[in-house]
Amino acid sequence: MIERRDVYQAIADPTRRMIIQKLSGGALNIGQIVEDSGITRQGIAKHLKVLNECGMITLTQKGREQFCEARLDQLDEVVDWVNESRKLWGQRFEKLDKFLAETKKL
Amino acid sequence: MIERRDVYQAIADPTRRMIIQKLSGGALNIGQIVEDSGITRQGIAKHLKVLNECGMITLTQKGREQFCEARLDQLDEVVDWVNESRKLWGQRFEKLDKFLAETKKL
DNA sequence: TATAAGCACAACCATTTGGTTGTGCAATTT
DNA sequence: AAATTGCACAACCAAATGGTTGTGCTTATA
Repeated sequence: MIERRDVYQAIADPTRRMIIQKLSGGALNIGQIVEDSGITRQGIAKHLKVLNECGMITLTQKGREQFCEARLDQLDEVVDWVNESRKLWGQRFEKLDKFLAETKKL
Repeated sequence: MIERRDVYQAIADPTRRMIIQKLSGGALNIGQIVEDSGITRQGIAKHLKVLNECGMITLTQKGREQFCEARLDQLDEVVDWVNESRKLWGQRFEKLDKFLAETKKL
């Protein structure tokens, strides 16, 4: 298996999506993210490591606290991919139509 | 580990994204999907099983051939989630601003 | 009727994933 | 100075992932 570290991997896990949403409201330290998450601090820390490796968050040390900030720019890539797929889907009969039109002419 | 079968899981793998894009152009059988994929038929078949379980494709048997069609509607959920995150991100200073305004009044 | 095409099913494999507990260090608070 | 807070690091675990090969069945084609 290959370890993939991209946006798609980042948002594939529901816990990580929860973290991203929490951080979208503003920077938080680990303890604040853990609150009401139902997961241990260490579990959250692992997800933060993944999110960091995926480039979805920025970490800043401040005394003994570590602050996490969301970096949402890469989400554009996902939306672009979705739009591309939908575009192809919308055009999927055009090739056939064109072919049929050409055939009719002959 | 828990087996997750949703859109996010479906699009997390690059091979599955490739399959979705191919199918966005129109229905194909397995052999056509395998072409130039660099993966064995059985490998592709596994991905198709996942995509089917995620509700991202529809399978139709026709003689000895199995046709796969993309079902892109669930991609809306992803875009909605991204937009929600971006919205929160845009509003992230509003709460602070409001608080400061209130404080000033006193 | 042979042969080939298209596919399903099973077994196998190494690696990743998503969690846990346990230990210990550095920075604050009391 | 002592206790607490916040975190990092390591080890462990079962299950999932993403691939492979091998076998055999059914449906077309030559």
